[in-house]
Amino acid sequence: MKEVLPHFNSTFSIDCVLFGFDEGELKILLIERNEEPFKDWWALPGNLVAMDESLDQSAARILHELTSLSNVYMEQYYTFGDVNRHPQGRVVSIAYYALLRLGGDKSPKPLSTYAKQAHWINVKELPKLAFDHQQIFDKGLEKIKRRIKHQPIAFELLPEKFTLTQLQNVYEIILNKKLDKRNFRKKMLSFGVLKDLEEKQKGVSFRAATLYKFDKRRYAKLFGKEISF
Amino acid sequence: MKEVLPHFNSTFSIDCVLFGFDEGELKILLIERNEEPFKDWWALPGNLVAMDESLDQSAARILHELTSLSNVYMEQYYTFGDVNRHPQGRVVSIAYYALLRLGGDKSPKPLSTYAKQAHWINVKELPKLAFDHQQIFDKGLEKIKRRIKHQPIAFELLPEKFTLTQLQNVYEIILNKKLDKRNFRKKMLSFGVLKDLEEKQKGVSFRAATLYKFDKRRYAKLFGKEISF
DNA sequence: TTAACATAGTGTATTTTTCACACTGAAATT
DNA sequence: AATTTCAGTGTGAAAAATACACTATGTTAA
Repeated sequence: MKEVLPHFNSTFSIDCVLFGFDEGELKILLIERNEEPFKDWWALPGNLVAMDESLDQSAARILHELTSLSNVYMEQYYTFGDVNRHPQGRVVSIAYYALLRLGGDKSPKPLSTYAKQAHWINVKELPKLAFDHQQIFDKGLEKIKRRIKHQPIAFELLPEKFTLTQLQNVYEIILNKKLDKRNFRKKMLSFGVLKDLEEKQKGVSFRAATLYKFDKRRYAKLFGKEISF
Repeated sequence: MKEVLPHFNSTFSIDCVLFGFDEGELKILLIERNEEPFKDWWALPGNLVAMDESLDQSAARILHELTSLSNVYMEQYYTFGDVNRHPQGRVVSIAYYALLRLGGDKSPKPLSTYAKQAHWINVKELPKLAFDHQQIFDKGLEKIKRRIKHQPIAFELLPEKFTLTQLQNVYEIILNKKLDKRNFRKKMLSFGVLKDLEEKQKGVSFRAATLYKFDKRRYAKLFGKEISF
């Protein structure tokens, strides 16, 4: 039987794909490992699950350690358990993705021992990843592609106040295709879950667009009805 | 720290919701436990994952031990990891569902030690379940409800040759609503993934219906296009 | 043999949704 | 005042979804 990892009496871990949206780019947070195995490789942030924390708590902790953020939209999406996915033992990893608003100085924390650095990296320019993390990322991206079609998750990537163009941008980048502006607006507004803030964008060097916010109350009242793109 | 279970050096398990369809009813396989904790309770079939098997293999093994079946449609759908979900220690459980064709003598095997008996039970008449198995079942049912709308999984619950009425039945029971016969047939046939076998149902005491089979080749050629109900 | 029964199988009209498509308007910059 | 940049808007055509009820065929039992 294989050697079990030290430190925790536990053989399962969490890996997180932290998605962030900034200036029209979809990025994820990667760390550069400072420990074997895969020392100096880029990897998804992750950690062993402590004995006294639930999976959700563990994922939230990892996110918090890196970004100091709490109350972020996170979702468990798959568990990876191939026998040899970790070279030092049997580690089953439960994958989560998170969606968060970048911009401003949401830079990740300096990391003590287990990573040299952490950076937001455009999903179109990912380096080679440690372990089976490429596979974990792929499945996570696929997941949000499916989910954005039916669930109001795009708003999690935007600031509270956003323009319709920014919203369309999120859809276009995640779905990886151009959408028609008029049709997008018509459909999006028809769901009745956006609140017109009667307020304009600021600091742009052209005509300012109207700001909207996502109205959770109204969304909750839709019940069965589904958003669909 | 809590005591870890004996027998396996592993603290994760698989639980399976085995769905079967028979005579218009959706059923799952439940076992009556023969061991503490929850001795004499009904539970989902499950087991600890061995160190040398992947999660998928483990799920397939559990299914096989109960039904002698292999090559069944199974899918991992969620991992349950609350700290206290198992009274004797920290056990994270990865949930799978399977879809299989009942009818004939697909009765579950006699079980040696860990269960007294196993039965197919209508999902509308479930007893109280051990552990957090009600929650695991609920999420599994929810999952196939979503999935049947876009993926060709209904066929997994039917014999190879089936009538359109039987197929409609599967949809109605899983989606839990009546569908219009003419619209259902029109739409289903329009996907072009059913092969008319030019053959009639046998042994019925009324006009026999045409038999169809699901044509995987044609489905594969649809690529992006999605089935949608 | 025929009447009763049970389910198979079929078409159309209406409404709703999707899709394709291009210009004018407002604000800022030079 | 001219230029630039993006905001914002409507219509017609095609496709898809929905609502709806009768005839056809085979079996069974009188």
